[in-house]
Amino acid sequence: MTTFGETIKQLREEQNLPQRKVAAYLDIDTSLLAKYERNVRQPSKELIIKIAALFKVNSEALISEALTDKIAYQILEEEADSKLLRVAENKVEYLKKQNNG
Amino acid sequence: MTTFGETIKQLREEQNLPQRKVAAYLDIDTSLLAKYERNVRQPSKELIIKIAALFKVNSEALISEALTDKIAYQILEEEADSKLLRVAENKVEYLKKQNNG
DNA sequence: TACATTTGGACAAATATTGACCATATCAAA
DNA sequence: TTTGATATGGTCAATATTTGTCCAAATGTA
Repeated sequence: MTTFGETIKQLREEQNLPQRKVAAYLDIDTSLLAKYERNVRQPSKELIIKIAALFKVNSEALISEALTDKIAYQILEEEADSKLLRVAENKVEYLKKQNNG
Repeated sequence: MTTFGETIKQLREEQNLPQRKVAAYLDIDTSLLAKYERNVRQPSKELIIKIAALFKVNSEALISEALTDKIAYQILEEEADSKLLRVAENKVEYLKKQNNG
């Protein structure tokens, strides 16, 4: 299990690149990249796609990882029970049906 | 399975109260209450507690229902697979351990 | 030490969300 | 069908949240 930040940090280190280089490629400040790597900030979908392209990984997977991060942090923030996510899963299906039928 | 909005609407109708009365008690506009009932707006935690008190239901349960709603809508919004919520659940536990250990 | 890399904090800018207001729609009884 | 009450919808300013920049401080490394 890894977070979005850990993932992109790992990808960067596999290539032996400093934040400076990756940040330059992405056209952002190094301190911002550092924040992404520690999940202090969440990059836009567009930037995630750029990151995926840079490291040649599947962009959808990276987007999903960012989304699961975001939701996990919400649960932590609210100090809620993670089992609520099972309720949420059922609710998604319920709402889908409601929208269609 | 019910959404937060459906729940509070149901509670209101069980008491045969018009939105006008409930909104007055909560000190909000009726159109705002109508939006809560259709999940067009999300009430603050403070207001949820007021609502729980009014209908004499457990406020934590109502807060949880609002949270699962919010997450479910996020998944729908992103057109993501609801199974991602299982990943998120694991991630919560992972992050908890990371914060402690 | 000197230099590169990474992190932290404060704050303005950009985004997103909410609530108020008012018009319109729906409904029920007379 | 009119009347009056109830509920919904749309717009927009106010509020709240999130982001990105800037710069300082810390960490690492030769």
